Amino acid sequence: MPYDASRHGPHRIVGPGFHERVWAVVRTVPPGFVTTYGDIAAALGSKNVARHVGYAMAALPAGGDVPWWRVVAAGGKLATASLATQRRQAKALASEGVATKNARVVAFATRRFAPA
DNA sequence: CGGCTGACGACCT
DNA sequence: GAGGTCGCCAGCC
Repeated sequence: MPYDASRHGPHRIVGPGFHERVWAVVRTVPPGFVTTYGDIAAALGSKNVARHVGYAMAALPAGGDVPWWRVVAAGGKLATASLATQRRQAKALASEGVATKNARVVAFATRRFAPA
């Protein structure tokens, strides 16, 4: 029960096409850097929709041009849907020079990229 | 058109 | 440190 529709506020942040907006932001993350769900949400107008950013990633079409592996959770944690995906992410990051350790980006603070 | 399903994050016991 | 609460809502069936 993560969402109670009876609680809708008048100030809506997300809307139709939200997923595509998320993907567009992800595409701005340069190789060798990572960003977080929260940073993406903030770039789109509200930190409160970080969760929805996660939904957008889960809905990401396979074989697209979105560098999803550069998206990590707060604090540099790797928080993907499955272990297999997480392993793929760590590998993809390593291939562009981003080390991970125990599902964490090493030196996250210096690897972090904040989208505009 | 109703119901279901989610890669989050800050804060509080 | 390990749980629980609460804010948030599009896309797909």
